[in-house]
Amino acid sequence: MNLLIVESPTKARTLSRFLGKDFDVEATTGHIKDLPKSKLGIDIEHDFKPDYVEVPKRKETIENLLKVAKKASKIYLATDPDREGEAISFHVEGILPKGKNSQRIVFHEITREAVTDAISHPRKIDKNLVDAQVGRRVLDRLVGYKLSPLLWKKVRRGLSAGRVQTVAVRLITEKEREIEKFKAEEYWEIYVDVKNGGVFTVQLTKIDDKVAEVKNKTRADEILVDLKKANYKVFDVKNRQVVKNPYPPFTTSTMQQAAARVLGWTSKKTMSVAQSLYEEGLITYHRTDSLSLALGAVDRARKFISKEYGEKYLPSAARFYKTSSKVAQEAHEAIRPTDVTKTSAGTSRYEGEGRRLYELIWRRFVACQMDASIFDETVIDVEARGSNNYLLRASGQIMKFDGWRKVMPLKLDPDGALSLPKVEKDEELKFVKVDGVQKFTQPPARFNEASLIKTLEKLGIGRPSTYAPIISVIQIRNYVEKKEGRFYPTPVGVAVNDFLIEHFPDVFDYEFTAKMEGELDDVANGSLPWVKTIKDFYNPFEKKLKVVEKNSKRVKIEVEKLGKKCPECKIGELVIRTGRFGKFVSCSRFPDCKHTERYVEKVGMKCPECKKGDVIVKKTGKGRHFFGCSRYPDCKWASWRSPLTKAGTTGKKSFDNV
DNA sequence: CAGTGAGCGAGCTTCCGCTTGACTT
Repeated sequence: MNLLIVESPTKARTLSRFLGKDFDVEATTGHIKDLPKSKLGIDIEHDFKPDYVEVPKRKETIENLLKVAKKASKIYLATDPDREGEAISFHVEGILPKGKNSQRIVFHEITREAVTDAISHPRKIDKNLVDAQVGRRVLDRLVGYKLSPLLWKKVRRGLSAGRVQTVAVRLITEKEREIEKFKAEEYWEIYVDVKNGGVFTVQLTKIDDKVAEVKNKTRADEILVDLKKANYKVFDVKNRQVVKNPYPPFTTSTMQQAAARVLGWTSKKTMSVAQSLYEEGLITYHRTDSLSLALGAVDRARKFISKEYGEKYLPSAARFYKTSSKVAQEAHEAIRPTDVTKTSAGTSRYEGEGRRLYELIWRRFVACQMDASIFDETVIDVEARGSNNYLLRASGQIMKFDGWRKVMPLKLDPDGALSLPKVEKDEELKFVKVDGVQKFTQPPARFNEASLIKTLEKLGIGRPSTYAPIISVIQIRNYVEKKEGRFYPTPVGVAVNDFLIEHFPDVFDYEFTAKMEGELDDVANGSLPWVKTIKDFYNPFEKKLKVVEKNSKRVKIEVEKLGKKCPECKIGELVIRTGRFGKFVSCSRFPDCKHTERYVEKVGMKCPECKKGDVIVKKTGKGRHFFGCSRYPDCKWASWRSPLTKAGTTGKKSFDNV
């Protein structure tokens, strides 16, 4: 009997169908060894020797692996073909009985050909790649387990800092500062309706060959008066064809962004539904940064497109996509349906929701192998001669061939505002009317889950398997809160951020992870020992740590004043503070006055049980939202789901679990 | 899930990345 070991149990099941009776396929379900949770687990004095121990939760998995390994004649370590996967194989090798030989194999797609080819090309474990994982792991542990206790001492117990989470909070905090600093500026847009046969609208772009800047009403009025009596003619007409290629297939990050935009889902929700689609064999693996596609899948997609939509929707050659990300590990394929002919599918756990996500994935994949859509673009420049010489412009696009838009339809303006009448150069135009529209420059938008993930990915920070957990942890720590889908930093978040950025600017620099990855690449190709990368980082870091520990004062967390006197001491003022369990109200004179009140966020309806109290939003110690009655403990009604939504639906008012 | 902040100082909190937990009320 041959034994083949992978990471994912679902993958194990699929492979065991390919490989037949001679193969026993087992899964590690992720890492089986890691640093211990309750202590640092790094011997700093002795070249940072890490203490990798068996993961307590994987005790049964490890016992099972050992059991089947004893019976196996050949053992193939087939964990994912990346840094973490290499480490997992190394750890499996480490638990095998002495004298048991094993071989490392890798494949990037779950097809029979890829796997059988891999089996015929085994190799040894790549110790350099394992070392790169060790370097990554040790660095993250040092940053996290050295700085978090510093925060407990200097800010508050239970807080945390990390290479990834702290940067996420930093992004949100700095965005808020940009918004605070932002001053809206007035400007005016000026539109003229002109007529040849049909009426169309042109917008003022230039005045006497300079970009038109209209900053206030006085200036706008001057121009309006002048434009009313000006003479209009067509200055130039440009027609060109615009070819729009489809989007690449989904990765974890782009799938989460699309599901947020189109379905309004959180990353966590998307991943949960994707997991069930994956487990039921409907899609390929859902934690990936790769854009590559199995050749067979592309072939089947091309056949499907040609049969279903016709030859003219099929490009002459298959489309292949390459990731632009330098940190991508490309251990898997892009996310795609496993069977392109299945145009819709739900799962037993997520019937409707599974269907919606599946269709999103299906469309994106089919579109990515279809022909470009083609637009006729028209740009009309109109000249107006008054006291000054004005240039005005209209541009429009008309879809000539839908191409991949066949499966991802473009929602046009309902009145078809994109189309323009036919005009010719030098043709005179009649003035119809002129309008000035007052506008103000807009502050930058706060991050939502999608834009935060997109930004982190661009910076190379975090991995497909961690995007959703990052979003969770910064909320559980009460560093940020989400209101109407947008992230706001809390006073605790701001305090922690400013403290860390002041004292450890280099660790939380946006470039830090990119630099780390560069060095880990050198470790992986054998040109740099991992211990050196850690030493170079740790020596100055430790010095700074000691200085800050000794010299810096405890950080004060801003409070929000409610403008009411404390009912107990009648001297202090009520303020909102953020504690371990979220917001609460207390007296500004704490610890002299210990008065506290609950911070109440009303949903806007009465308690369904006692009908007297209000339904309020509450938070568990682990950051999960739930709904309860304001009369607690007199009324013990509580629910995970908002009573505003009907049973069995997930309405907007119901919180997706953080 | 019914708490929170400071300090007293018992014991404890914490990282990132890989993978599914299980009834979720």
